[in-house]
Amino acid sequence: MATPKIEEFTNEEIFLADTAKALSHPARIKIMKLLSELNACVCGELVNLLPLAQATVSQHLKELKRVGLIQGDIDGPKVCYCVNVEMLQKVTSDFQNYFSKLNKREKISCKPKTK
Amino acid sequence: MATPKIEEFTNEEIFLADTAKALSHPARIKIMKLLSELNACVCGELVNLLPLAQATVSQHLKELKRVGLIQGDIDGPKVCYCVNVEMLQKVTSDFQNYFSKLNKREKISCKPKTK
DNA sequence: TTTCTCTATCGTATATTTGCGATGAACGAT
DNA sequence: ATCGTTCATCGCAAATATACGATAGAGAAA
Repeated sequence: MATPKIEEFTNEEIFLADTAKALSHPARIKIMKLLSELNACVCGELVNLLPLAQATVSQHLKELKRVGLIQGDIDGPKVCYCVNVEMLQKVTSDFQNYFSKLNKREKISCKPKTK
Repeated sequence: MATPKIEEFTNEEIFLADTAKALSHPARIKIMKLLSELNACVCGELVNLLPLAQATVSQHLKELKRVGLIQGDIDGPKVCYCVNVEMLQKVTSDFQNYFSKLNKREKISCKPKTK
């Protein structure tokens, strides 16, 4: 089974994991960066800026759209993609919160013989 | 091919994507949280705290260890896991930096007819 | 209408991920 | 030396992810 038993995890855990999954490929990390720098970008332009075929880029865009990090707006025959500001802010603050909690406790470390 | 053409991406993009991949499962999100809260944790205890079999938990721990987010130290027959503070701090600041750059530009949004 | 461009989706191939039972290795205890 | 505990790894099955060529559909342009 590749299906995780998500029913045992909290919504927050699932949300963070799902968002991390959307960012778990260099192409998608780069797409977010490009869309931010260019403010918005037509799909075909992204294809030129990435070492991937058009069909593959389209799939990566779909994954980012799935979690709401970007949105695509039809502009004639083209599609103009841009960052979804609200979602990006939510993701930013949720991860900031997650990491800051993780960073709180660690003072004592394990014993030295690392496996 | 499931192999991304990573040779075309920067080391930073690959690092962020790889770290996100390590956090792209609710169990691993939760393991980080548990290790932080408990300061350290024997593997068997994590198995009790997660809805997964021992073999599966061990695999998730391996993935987190792969990217250096945790370390496991042998304690007799048991293994004590804990957060790798240095790596966690690096990851935290790298993601903070990434997100803050993404948040800079978005003022103008796309046209309204979302696809 | 016909043609061209642009992009999403389909179909396919391959690789990876997820999960778990079973096994083995390491260690402490008896 | 033997047994029990703990955990990593193996082996397998099923689901996902990645990549791309081919195709379809929507619109612009002729």
